Amino acid sequence: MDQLRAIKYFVKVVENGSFSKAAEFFSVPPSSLSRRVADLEKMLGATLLKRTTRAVSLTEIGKIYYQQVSEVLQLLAQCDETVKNYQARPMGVLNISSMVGFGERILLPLLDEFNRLYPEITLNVSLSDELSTLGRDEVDLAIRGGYAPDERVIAVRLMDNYFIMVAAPAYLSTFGTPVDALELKQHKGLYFKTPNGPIPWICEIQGQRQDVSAEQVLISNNGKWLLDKTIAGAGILMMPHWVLKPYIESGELQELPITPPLDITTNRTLGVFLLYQKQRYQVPKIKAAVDFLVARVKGAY
Amino acid sequence: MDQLRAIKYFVKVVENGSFSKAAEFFSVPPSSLSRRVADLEKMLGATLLKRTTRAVSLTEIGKIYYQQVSEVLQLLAQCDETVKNYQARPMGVLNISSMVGFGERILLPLLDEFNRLYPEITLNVSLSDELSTLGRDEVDLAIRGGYAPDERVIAVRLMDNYFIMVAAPAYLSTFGTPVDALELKQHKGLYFKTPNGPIPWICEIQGQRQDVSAEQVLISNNGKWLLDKTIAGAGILMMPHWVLKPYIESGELQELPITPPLDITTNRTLGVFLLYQKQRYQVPKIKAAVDFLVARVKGAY
DNA sequence: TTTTATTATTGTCTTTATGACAATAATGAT
DNA sequence: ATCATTATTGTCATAAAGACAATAATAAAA
Repeated sequence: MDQLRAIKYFVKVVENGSFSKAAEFFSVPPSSLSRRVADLEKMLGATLLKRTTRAVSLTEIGKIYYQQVSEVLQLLAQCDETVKNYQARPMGVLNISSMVGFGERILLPLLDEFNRLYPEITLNVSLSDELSTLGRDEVDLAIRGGYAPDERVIAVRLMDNYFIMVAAPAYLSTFGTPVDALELKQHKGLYFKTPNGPIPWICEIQGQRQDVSAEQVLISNNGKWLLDKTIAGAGILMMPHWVLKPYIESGELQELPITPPLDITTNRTLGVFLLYQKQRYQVPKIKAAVDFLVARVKGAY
Repeated sequence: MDQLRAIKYFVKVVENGSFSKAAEFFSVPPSSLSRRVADLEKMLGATLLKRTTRAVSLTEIGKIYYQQVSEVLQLLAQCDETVKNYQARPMGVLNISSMVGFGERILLPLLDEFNRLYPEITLNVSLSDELSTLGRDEVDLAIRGGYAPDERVIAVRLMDNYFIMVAAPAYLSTFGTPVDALELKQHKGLYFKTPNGPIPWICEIQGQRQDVSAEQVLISNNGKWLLDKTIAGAGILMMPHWVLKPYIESGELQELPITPPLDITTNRTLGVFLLYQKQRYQVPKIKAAVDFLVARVKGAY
């Protein structure tokens, strides 16, 4: 009996509360997990799980065993990783999670060069704006617009992330160019749908914070679509400067210097951060990727 | 790949310095260990062992991995044992190592009853006079005439172990009955071969320790043979009282009260001890065996 | 220096353990 | 009462491990 495999199955069943869900993780049918866990229970001479066809829960001794072997699995994974990162050569699967906009525009184009430099690293890149933590097994590096302070996580500021407002020349010819913040209310606005909803346009007028958001003509989490519509003259758009910079330089969009400026456009603390676990920096593939991204992105945008 | 099995093979190879010796432990051919360890090295992407056909040694990273996974194996064994001894019912294999004389005459006859009381315990009994420690995986209980003090080991004094001298009536009729210790030198002696060699006959005469050993006509580590020869009149024998008691009661042998008495016969600190690891007493099979042997032996001889 | 005995590895085949698939039984939701 | 989902079990196929023998390397002995 492969006890280690059985224990891994057992632990995953407990964490998911389900043989079926755990089986998905291992890409095997639930019957495989059922059998291996049963083998484990037989070897130990104890019942670890209480099961109906609808629910799985731990027995008293199962709780104890689960806690203990979880620690063993973690320890063993660390042993293996110690050996693996003892290598000089970066190798293996590198899991990167990046917010969508940054991924599409900046990260992915860089990764061709990274692949050439490190052919033995297999890249597994997920683009998502969902808030996630590095604690999950499957993420080695995360790139996010913010982060929760955590002493175990290093947050490297890759670049600034301040916002600016733009509109197409055609739009401005038709509807006029807003200069005063209060004028924005008479205009049309396109809004990016963040995990926290569309960002309202707030500024301080005569000592009072005021919402001067334009009429919401479009809301979407698809940045490219919003951009296309803005270029087509649908309205005013506020987005990070590094997204809009190429279109301003090409003349397709025009930056709007608003007075007084919106709060978010004056917030210079916002940034794009590269997140990874401090203790894993010594892992060759992690170090290679961190050093590469810092060298290519930090200071370049 | 069964990583746990591979790690166990690896650890045992390191501990034995040899694939062949380690293979004996697992009762598989060395090729099995060779393959599994090679699998492990491949999975880790590192060479753990340096091997010639004559010697095996650890690489630098192999030393690190060995130390780490040894701890993992121990932790896992403890996890398993926690579950196993959570049972109310004593079960599983119980390994007992006893000195030969005690085993044959006292222990083995008792174990029939023990088997009836605890049918789910499988007894694995080794009789040996070799000095051994409880640290070895395979010994749960040891019965010895002495022990090295160890805070982790409990030593229960099962009974006294003082020595007496005996001879057959036929021998005494022919050669006379020795009363004075110095007379022993003119007699014939049979000696048990302990791990430290035959025990010399020492006593204190006029303030001086003197060896009054009789002529060595027979030396063996086979107690029964020595007894048979003594009963047949071959000479004088000194052995533990509990060995000789039945023969004295039957009249086949006669106790010899020597003056001054030999040092070893006056040493009342000697005993037969039941040794086990303190923390394992809660394991049901260990507790059942300890309680049983103490109840049956302590005070009965 | 040569020969020998022992040990680790590798080739090849057999056995055992695990997974794959389907059927069954149980159960919580509808 | 019915249905959909999940865990278990029967059965078969596949993969992994061991068994056995041959080979190569090496340290010890002659």
